[in-house]
Amino acid sequence: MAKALVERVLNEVGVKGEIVETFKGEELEGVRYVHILVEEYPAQKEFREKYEWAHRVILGEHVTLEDGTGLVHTAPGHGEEDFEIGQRYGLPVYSPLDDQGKYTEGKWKGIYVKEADPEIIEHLREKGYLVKAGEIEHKYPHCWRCKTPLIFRATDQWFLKVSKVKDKIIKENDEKVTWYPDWVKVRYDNGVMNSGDWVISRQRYWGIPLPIWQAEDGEIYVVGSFEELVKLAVAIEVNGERIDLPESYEEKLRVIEERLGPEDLHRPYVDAFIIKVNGKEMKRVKDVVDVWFDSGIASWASLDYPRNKELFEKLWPADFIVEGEDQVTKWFYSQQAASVIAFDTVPYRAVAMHGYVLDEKGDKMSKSLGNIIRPEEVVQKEGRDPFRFYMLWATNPWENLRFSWKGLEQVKRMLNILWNVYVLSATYMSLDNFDPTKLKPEELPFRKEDRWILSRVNSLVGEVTEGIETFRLTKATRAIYNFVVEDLSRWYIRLIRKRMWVEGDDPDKLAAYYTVWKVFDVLLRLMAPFTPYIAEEIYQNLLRPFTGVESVHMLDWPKADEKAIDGELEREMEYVRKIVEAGSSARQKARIKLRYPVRRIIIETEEETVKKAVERLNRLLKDQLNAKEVAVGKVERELIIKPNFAKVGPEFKGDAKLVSQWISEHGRELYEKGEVDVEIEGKTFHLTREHITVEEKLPDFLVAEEFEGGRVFVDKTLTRELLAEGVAREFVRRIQEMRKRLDLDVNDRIVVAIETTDENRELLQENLDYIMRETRAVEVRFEEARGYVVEWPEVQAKIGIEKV
RNA sequence: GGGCCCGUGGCUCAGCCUGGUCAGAGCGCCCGCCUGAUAAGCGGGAGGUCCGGGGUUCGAAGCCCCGCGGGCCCA
Repeated sequence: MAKALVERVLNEVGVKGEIVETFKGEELEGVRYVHILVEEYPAQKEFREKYEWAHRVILGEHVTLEDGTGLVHTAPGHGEEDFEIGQRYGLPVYSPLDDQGKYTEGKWKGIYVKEADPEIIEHLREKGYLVKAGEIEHKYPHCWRCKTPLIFRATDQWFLKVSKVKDKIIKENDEKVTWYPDWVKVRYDNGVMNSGDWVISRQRYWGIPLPIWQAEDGEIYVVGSFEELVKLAVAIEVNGERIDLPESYEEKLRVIEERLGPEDLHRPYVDAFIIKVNGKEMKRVKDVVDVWFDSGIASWASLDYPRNKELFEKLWPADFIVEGEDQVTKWFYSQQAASVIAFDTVPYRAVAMHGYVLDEKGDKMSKSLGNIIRPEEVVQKEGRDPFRFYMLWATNPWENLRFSWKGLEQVKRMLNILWNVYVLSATYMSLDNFDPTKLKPEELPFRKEDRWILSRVNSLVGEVTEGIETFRLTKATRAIYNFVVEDLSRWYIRLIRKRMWVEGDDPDKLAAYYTVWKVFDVLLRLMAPFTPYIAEEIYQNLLRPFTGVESVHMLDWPKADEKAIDGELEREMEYVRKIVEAGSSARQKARIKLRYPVRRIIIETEEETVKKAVERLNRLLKDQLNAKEVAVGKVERELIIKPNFAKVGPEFKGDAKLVSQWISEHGRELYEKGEVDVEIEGKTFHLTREHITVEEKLPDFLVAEEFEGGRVFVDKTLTRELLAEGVAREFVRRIQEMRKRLDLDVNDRIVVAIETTDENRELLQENLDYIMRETRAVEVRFEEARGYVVEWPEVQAKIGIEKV
C-alpha cells in the first residue's frame, strides 16, 4: 500500500494497523499473487502457466495517490493504458465480453457485466476475499450522442501503418506546403509526431466497405476495382444461398446482375462476393472505413480519380485548402497521410486555418446558451456585402471573431460612403455626358491632388494584393476601408467638389472626372472579391458602358502602375492634411468659423518635406484653410520668464522672496546663460534654469497649433474685406438652404430680397456678384422680403426668395 | 499533463515577425464645424499599470523566462 494512502484506507475499512516497513514500490515488481477468480475463469489458469508476467505485480506510471491504495488491477483487454502496459510486459489481451456487454465464458457467462457486479461482490464476500465494497465517483467515457456509459473492450481492428510514413509526411509538408499563419505548421508537426497508427475500420453498416477479403486461415487479399472483384469471384451469396458463378467474365457479370443487381460497391452488395485467391476462398471483412478516410482522399476522389485521370493530372495537387482550427490534426492531416501513402507526396500546396465566430462576449455560440446568430439573419438585416467584408475586416482570419452588430454597422457606413462618392460622381458625370474613351489623358490638366489620389490607389493595389497573397485579409480589407473613407471621400472628393460644379467643358473638371473614373476602375476590381454585389452594381453603371466587359468579376486583377506612384507626393499630402487639421483646430480656438477667410497662415517647420508641401500644394492649403496666404515662416514671440515657486520656495525658504524678485527682473539673463551666481543683499545664490518657468507669448493676433512636422499660426486679424467675404458666405449658405427647402432645381433662377441691418447691407454690397453667382440669383434687392420668407436671427436678417 | 494561439482606453480591434517616429483606429461619450454627397459629412477633446512578475538591452507593448485568464487540439 502506498504510504500516503495508509491512513485513509485503514480508516475507510475500519481497521487499526501500523507501518512495519517502508520500501519503494519497484521492489514489488514481479511478486506473484493468486488471482481471486482463478477458479471461476479457467482461462486465468492457462495465462498463469503460459505468460511469465501474468498475475504478478507490474509497474506503471499512471497509478496515482488520489484514490485507492496505490495498487490497481490491470486488465489489458479493457482500457488503453492497461493495454499499453500489458504489451510492455507481454500480457495476454483478455476480453471475455461480447458485443452486448455480456460475459462469454466463466461463472457469469451470458450475464450483462453491470448486472453481474453485485453477484460478483457477493461471491467474493462469501469466499472471504472482500475487504470493502463501495461506490467511487470518477470520470468515465460516455457515448457522445446518446450519453450512455461505455465499456472499454479490446477488439481486432484494421490499421494504416502511418508510423512508417510519418517522417515522409513531415518532410513533404515542410518542403511543399505553405501554412497561413505559419505557426500552425508547428502545431501540425506536433500533432503528427504524437499520432499513432490510423485505425481505419469501423463496425458500422453505412460507409465505404473495406475492400479486404479474408480466407479461413487468415490470409487476406485487397481488391482494387470492381473489374478485379468480378474476375476473382467464384460465387455470390444471395439470401443465404450460394450461387456458383460461371467461368467467363461476361457470363459472370450477367449472373451477378440478374441475381444481385447492378454494380454497387456498398453493403450489402459487396458482401455477397466470394473470391478465390491462391486456391483459397475468401469472404469480405465486414467492416467499413473510418469516415476520416473518406475526407482524406477528398482531393482526388472529388476528381473521380482513378477512374478519370484527365482532371487529376490537370488539377492535382490542390493550390489551397481552408478550414477551422479544429481540423489541424484532422482534415489537414487525414489528407496528407492518405496522400503520402498513395502518392508519396502531399495533396495541397497551401493551407489557411481560420478561427471561429463567437458571440459578442467571446462565448461559443450554442443552442443551449441561446446566443446563436444565424448567417441568414445577418444577411437579411445588413446585407451580404457588409457581412462578408466585416468578417474579413474585423479580426485576422486565424483568430476567433467576436461577432458584433456594431462592427457590421461600421462597415456599412464605409460602403455607404463609397456609395455616396459614386452617386455624387455619377450625377455630375451624367449631367455632362462624360465619356472617358473620348478623352486623351495625356492632354488633361491634372492637378496635384489628382496625381495624388492616382498614386494612392496604385499603392493600394500593392497593399491589397500582398494582403491576399499572404492570407492577411484583414490587412487588405483595412487598407481598402481606409482608402475609401480617408483618401477618397474625406480628402479627394472634398478637394474636387468645387471643380465638379463648373459648367461646360472645363478641362479642369474633366481631369477630375477622369481621375475619379480611373480610381473606380482600380478600386472596384480590388473590392470585387470582398463586396461582389456593390462592386458589380457600381461597375455596371459607371464603367461597363466604356469598358464593354460584361462584369467586374471578369476583369483582370489590377497591377499597380508604378509610374503613377509618387511616394514624395503622398508624404507631402500627408503633411498637408495635418496642417489643415491643425489649422482647423487653431481656428476653433480662436472661434473663427471656416466661412470667414483669414489673412495669413504661417507654418513653422524644420522639415524639408513640409516646406515643399506648403510650396507645391499651396493652392490646396489656401483653399481648405480659407486663408488668403499660407507660407512657411518664422514667428517672433516674446518669452515670459517667471520664478518657479515650487523650486525656489523650498530651496531658499526665507530668501525665496528676494530670489523671486531678482528672477522677475533679470530672468532673461538666467535663461540665456543657463546658470548664474548672483549676490543679493550680501548673500550669494546659485540659480539654474530649474528655478524659472518659461512661457512663450505670441502676438495677440496669432493663434497657434502644433502638428507632427511643426506649428501652424493663424493670423486672426479681421479686416473689413475679410469680414465682408465671411458675411457674404453666411448669406449664401442660408439662401442655399432655402433653395433646398423649396426643392428648386440646380438650374432654377431666383430673385432675392433681404431685410437686414445697415452694417450687413453695406458689407453684402461689396460681394453682390459672388452672392448672385453662388445662389443663381438674377437680382438681390434690399427691401421687404417676399415670396418664400425665412427669418435668420443669427445674421439679423429676414430673407425672401422667389423663383423666376 | 502536453502542443499551438490570444490577453492593448468603457467596447471591438491594429501595432508585435524586422525593439527606438510623445501607444493608434473605429464605436460610445463631451464640445464644435460644414452643408447643392444632405434621414449624410468633418474637426477637436476627455479616456490606456499595452494581463502580472522577472530578464536581455542605452532603450521593451514588441525579444527571452515564469505565472494568471481565455480558445482549439491531443493525452
